[in-house]
Amino acid sequence: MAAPPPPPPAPPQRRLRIVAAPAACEGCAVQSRAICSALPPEERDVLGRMGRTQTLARGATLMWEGDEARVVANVLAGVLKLSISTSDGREQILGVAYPSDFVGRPYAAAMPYQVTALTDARVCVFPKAAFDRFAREHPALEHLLLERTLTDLDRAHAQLLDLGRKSAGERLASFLIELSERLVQEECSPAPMRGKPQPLDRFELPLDRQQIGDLLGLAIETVSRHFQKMKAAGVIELVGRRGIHVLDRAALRRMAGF
Amino acid sequence: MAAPPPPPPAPPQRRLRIVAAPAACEGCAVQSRAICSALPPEERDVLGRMGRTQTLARGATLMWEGDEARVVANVLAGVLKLSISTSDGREQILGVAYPSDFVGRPYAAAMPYQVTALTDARVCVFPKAAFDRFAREHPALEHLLLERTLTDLDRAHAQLLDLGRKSAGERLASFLIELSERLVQEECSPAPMRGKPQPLDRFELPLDRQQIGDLLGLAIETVSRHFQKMKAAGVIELVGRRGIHVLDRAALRRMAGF
DNA sequence: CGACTAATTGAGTCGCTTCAATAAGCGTGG
DNA sequence: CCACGCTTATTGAAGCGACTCAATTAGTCG
Repeated sequence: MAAPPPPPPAPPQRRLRIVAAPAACEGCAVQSRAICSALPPEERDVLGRMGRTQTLARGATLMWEGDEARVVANVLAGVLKLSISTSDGREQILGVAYPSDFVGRPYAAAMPYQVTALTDARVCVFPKAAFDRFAREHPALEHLLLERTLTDLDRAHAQLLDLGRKSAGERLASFLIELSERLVQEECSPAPMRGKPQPLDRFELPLDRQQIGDLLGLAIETVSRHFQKMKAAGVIELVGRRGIHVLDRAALRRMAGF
Repeated sequence: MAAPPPPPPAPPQRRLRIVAAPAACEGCAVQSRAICSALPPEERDVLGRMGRTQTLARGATLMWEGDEARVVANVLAGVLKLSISTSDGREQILGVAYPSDFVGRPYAAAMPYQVTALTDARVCVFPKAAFDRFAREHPALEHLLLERTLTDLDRAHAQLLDLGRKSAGERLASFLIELSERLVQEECSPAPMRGKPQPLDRFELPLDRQQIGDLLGLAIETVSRHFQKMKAAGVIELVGRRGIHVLDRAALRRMAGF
């Protein structure tokens, strides 16, 4: 499906802005949902003192694939993408990180993927060496990290099925369903939601068409064509460039092949 | 790429044979490499007493996708596949497990994937509830489990690039390289190898053509055609149905797009 | 209200799949 | 050891889905 070698221009990544400030955990917007929540307050503050808040402009890269892994981070605000590329520039987006998500690769020397801001973002960055040491000494933290990693693995597995065995239309439907279900938790930030996690019927795509293509292994035109097809079928409505309105969730599910 | 609905016959999985015996860790072929190695001998034996050895005939399924997750296991001998499927029967192989690998999904209620023996195999099975409890109380075990899960995630990410952005020929080349590098460690079982892990130039495929297709998201004919193409190019030699002889590893690497 | 960027739409091509035989492996029993 | 029969792999022909290239249209921001 992918054409062997479409030589790409060097990615025009913007440079990241560092607006560091001593991390204060009190008042942290994600303290109840980030991995830090595994720790008792005093321990959490010890970890917090190791970190610093950093601001990322849209398009800025926080970690580079193949680089020495120097840091790990919690996402405080905004949306980031994790991605890897072939040497000739084809890119695959591995996943998207939202506030309270953890990014980076503990216990490895090199970063296996790149982390880039899709929107302006804020992250809480920890030096990896210190974080690794701290984590090894705090089983509760490692446990939560393990749970998260297992969930990430489950998600990667689901995406493998999408990319390996599903058609473009099915991938797009899966993507919209997954997104609408995940965005709920991110929207009502600190508020513990009452009732079951109701998927959103109206939301904004954190990705543009090209990025959706990079996530689903499709060309931008294919993404566009299938969006139009869904719209024509009355399954979704397209609101401007980024807006999605799910009109018929059952049909969307059916299209996703579950 | 995948045709939307090729209705499949019910998978003719053979039933598994249970030849349980009280697990004795002493003499265990994988004790130095399995997750149990994270524990001191006494603790390891406590865990060992929770487990039982089970024999799987080729084709037998140890865990079913969607079923309640009742067990986790260490692979003692043989090769297993992890896979998920769409409701209409298209299958994606997520990965392959060798001796000393851990399979199963700790801390979740349902199995996210299916585990099936590709060859006759032996596994050391633990009741999941007891294993989860034990793991939570043994940080050293959880740490190793975390490291393994992170490695699995790295591998899944690499496969996402393969499926999303690489051509059939590139996927097949990646597959052969990965396999030849991973088999080394499995071959010289308990012996700590001297020197750097030299990839194997001659080896047997643990998968048939169909399974390679299910792993790489390709049709069986495509797998076959590209094998023939590589053979014609003098990059590999095909020895019977399962044998591979890598003649030009550099070329193979080049074909894989790294 | 422009001017730029992102998204859509159209036409044509190509790689992979599908369907259909044919050939090769491999285990079995004579 | 070889012939038989089943399974697995290979090869061929044809079709289709997704890709590429090329305009055109729609959004967004100054």
